[in-house]
Amino acid sequence: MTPTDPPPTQLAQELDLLHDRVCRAIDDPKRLLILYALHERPRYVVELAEELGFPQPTISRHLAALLHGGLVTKQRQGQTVIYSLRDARIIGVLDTMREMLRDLVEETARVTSAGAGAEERAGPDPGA
Amino acid sequence: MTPTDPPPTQLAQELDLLHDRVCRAIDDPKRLLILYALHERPRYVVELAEELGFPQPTISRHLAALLHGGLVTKQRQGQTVIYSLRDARIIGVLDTMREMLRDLVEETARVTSAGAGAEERAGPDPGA
DNA sequence: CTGATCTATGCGCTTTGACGAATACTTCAG
DNA sequence: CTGAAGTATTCGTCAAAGCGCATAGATCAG
Repeated sequence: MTPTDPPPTQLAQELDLLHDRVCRAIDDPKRLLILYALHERPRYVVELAEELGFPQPTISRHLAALLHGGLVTKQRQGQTVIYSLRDARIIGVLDTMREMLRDLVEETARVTSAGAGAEERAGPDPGA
Repeated sequence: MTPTDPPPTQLAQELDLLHDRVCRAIDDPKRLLILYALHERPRYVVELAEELGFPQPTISRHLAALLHGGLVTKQRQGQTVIYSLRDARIIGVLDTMREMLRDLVEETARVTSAGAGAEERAGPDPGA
């Protein structure tokens, strides 16, 4: 049944943790938006809610998720709570992903317009 | 960049797409494992299923998700289908995240052991 | 203390996504 | 054609996650 070896590798465990913290944290468009907003400058909850156009409870919950992932930092200041980007590397990560996506769409377009053949490389619907 | 304005921004749209493709693709521990396996060398479905210890349909489904995200490539070879990492940058991205997580845990440990004070910076349960 | 402001949380609802099991599809050998 | 090996997909089920709404909690002015 298990010719090689079962998953409970050390890598598997680390990736489990990575998923639970970081991957889940960035798996939401609104949270990505929040991260980029905080990259400009720290903000408090209502500020984010107004600028992004989402209700305050929604923002609070998303911030909680980002906090859980260690991507942002809290800091009370009077009645407001200032959230800041904790580790700017996450922006670099996201920017790299955006580049990858950009390149992917480019190449897909190239292949698509050329001899329309097999679609072995995913299909970015030009929809949105 | 557009510091402050309603959501339907161009950035928001791009992040929507980024989320739908890449973020979702990496939002699963098994898929992370698959990506690292494919980083070693291309493999076919059953190979991955046996090495990782998951049923073949599960692997196929996850591969479909990765394909949708443009992270892997398909290539039929007889009756088998070889999957390869399409863009190695994703590994760099994941490794960066792992580093961030490592640093986070470190600092958290430092702060925790020191004067146990506020917990504004997420809480990596040392559990696992 | 009281009210105002800002933030977090509880609840019910709905959607999404992963899984196991079974099965259809594809390709090739004979 | 027939069977076998490899892969993809369908179906039903279940748990997780986001949202709106209302509300509880925290903080400060007066």
